[in-house]
Amino acid sequence: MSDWQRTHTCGELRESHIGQTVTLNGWVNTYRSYNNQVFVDLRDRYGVTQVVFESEDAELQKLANSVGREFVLSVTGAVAARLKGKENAKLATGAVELKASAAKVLNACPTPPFEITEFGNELANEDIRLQYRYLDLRRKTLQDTMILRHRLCKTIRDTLDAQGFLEVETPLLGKSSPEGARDYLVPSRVYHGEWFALPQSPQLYKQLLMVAGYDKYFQIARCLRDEDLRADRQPEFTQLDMEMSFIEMEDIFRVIENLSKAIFKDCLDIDIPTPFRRMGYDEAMLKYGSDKPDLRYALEIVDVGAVAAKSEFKVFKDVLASGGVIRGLCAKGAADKFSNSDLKPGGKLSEHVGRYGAKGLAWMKVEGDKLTGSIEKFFPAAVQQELRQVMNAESGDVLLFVADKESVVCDALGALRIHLASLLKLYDPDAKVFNILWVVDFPSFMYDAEDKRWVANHHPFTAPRDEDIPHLDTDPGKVKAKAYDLVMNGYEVGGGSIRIHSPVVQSKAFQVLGMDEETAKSRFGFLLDALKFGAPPHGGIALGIDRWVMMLAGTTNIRDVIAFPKNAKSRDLMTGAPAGVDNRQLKDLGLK
RNA sequence: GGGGACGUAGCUCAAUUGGUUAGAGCACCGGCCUGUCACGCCGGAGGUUGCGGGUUCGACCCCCGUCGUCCUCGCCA
Repeated sequence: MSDWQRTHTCGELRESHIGQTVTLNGWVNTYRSYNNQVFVDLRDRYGVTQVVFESEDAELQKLANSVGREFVLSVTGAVAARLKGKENAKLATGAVELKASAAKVLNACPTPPFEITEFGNELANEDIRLQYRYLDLRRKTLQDTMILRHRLCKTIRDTLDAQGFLEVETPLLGKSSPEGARDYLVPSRVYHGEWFALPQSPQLYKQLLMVAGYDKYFQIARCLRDEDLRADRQPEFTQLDMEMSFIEMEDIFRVIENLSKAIFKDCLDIDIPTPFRRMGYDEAMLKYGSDKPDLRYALEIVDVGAVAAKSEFKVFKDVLASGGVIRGLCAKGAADKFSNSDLKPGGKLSEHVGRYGAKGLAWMKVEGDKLTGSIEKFFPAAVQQELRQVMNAESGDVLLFVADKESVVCDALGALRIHLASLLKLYDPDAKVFNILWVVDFPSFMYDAEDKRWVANHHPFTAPRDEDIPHLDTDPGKVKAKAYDLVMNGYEVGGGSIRIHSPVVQSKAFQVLGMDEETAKSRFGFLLDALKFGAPPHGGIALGIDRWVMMLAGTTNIRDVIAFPKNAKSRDLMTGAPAGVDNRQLKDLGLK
């Protein structure tokens, strides 16, 4: 061992080490200097230890005075108890300090472009932190998140291994399929004009593994989708991809609930209750305007169509006459929180619903036993009474309504519900509260009015509920799928389905989607062939690892849980990718 | 592709709403300090106000364009 190499980490020393001579390696976290006395807080990923330079050795003191923040040091010395009353309770190592007797600058560091400490939560702008990601990753919060992510993946591997699951890798270079998200494409050098596609998920491969008899499969797999980003979406992200044979939905639920229990226990030492609540898609859309409802707070949407029909309000009556719906939210005690100008057209609440295609936000306030507001006059007293009753409204509440076609009402009120919950502080975003549920009974197909065709809601291999199979021929809109989403605090953190393993049902599904035999064959021929060769009943699920870490770490930014993320415009600000390439490379690929 | 917010010192933010020398905290540099720990005190340096144009006697501020960052709608089977 070289004389500068560490014997302990910076998070390790305790009173039991007092008297030992040790060597620490680490970065200068902070630095406090006097004439002949220098305190350095030395940091590594295990913690921080205070080093004291107060030696008779002039060379050593000179070295100590010459270092700056983020210098990399090796320090050797005796572990000593701190002076009485000078212990630092904020440090795990705070009972002791290292009295330096020798030190070596392993590397110097220029003044960093931003401060790496987190005091006051005054972080530098994200773009500069992404540009110097390796510096930002030195922050304790990010290091803790990466450790959490590691723990999550380890728990997954251990738990699934113990249950007999096999981790199998599937190709990154595959075939493009026109369904779903936009593919990232990779040109073939050998076959000019032909392209690989990077996987949006290992979906097809995992089904092939079932055909091959690997009846309990999982993979922590990178997935790539060339779509626009969001705070919780990256072009490359990680899924726990799973598939099982000879199972039904209940088996998937049980495996995932037990896995979730293990994850919360190992990562946060929290016992979460199982089984998870289940909610039908229809109920989720009706009450929460979303297929991923945040149930940390109630604030349910109420359908008031029957009451509104008794009013004289032309806007409402017209919407009902044209087959639309009228639904509303009752914002408890919000009357004095929203001024009339907040509520009027162009105000901050109505603007919020406008984004989702709602033409307006109708409102009334409850004052004592009366309703007030510009549309109050269209509601006879008895109807007002009824409205208050169905919306469970009391004095001081604000009633908010959107009238439109159902999809617009769901989107608008679903978004307004989330917005109100945040404004009215209906939940504590920082509390370690986890509301988890299964959303089930998704429609198999959604009608695309523009293209005048049915499209698969999940994917074309999702099995219909057994009792709905007859509807495939007659009324595809009625068919519910054996599909399920796992929802946590309003985020979709998983989703999957039981797959079709019957060629007859599969070809009916393709028929509904308007895909003829030939098209289906050219797109998924290898899978359809495989399914013929003795495919077992099978199904699976994928959990969004990044979003799980977000939830566990308490962040809403996916970039906080990925070591080297892209920015919101899909650029890597550190490497500069994507970037141009040499003409030579293009020539090899037949692109020039 | 659309909408919104933002862009001022290395970093985080001010600048009395168009007024003359653009400030503060942190960081940095120098000095003082023998128990600090987000050390403290004194001093210093640091600016083409993202970039380009326009309006004006005068622009960080208003207008147009452009670039960048974040959020969002579309998109994400």
